[in-house]
Amino acid sequence: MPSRDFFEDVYDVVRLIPPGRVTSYGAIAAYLGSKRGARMVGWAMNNCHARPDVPAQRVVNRNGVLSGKNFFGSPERMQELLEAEGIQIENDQIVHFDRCFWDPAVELG
DNA sequence: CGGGTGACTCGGC
DNA sequence: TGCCGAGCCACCC
Repeated sequence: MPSRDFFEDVYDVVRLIPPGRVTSYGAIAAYLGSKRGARMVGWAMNNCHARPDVPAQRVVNRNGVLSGKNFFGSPERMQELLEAEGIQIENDQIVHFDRCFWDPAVELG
């Protein structure tokens, strides 16, 4: 059930990510039907500044690296937000990423 | 209307 | 084992 905009679809999924969990751009893209649309998801997140209720910190790349940390208020903001949710981060990378991973295709469908 | 862009991903060397 | 190149699609200028 696609929304009016691709962006809103992305935001809807991101908002459903439980605290303490994370997912990847590719996982969201795959859930929305665009297997190779990870870049679009990332770009949608670039506009997340217009959506304060979107926990963008819970979206990382497939390696669990905080690739988008530089787009937050400060480069350390993303890590702080994730650590506040109980996620361990080391060298800009999520520890036990596979354990915290939240796949929308599995959890939602 | 066409081209450039991007917080990605995969496959090949 | 790690880097490089190509594919991908929606949006802005």
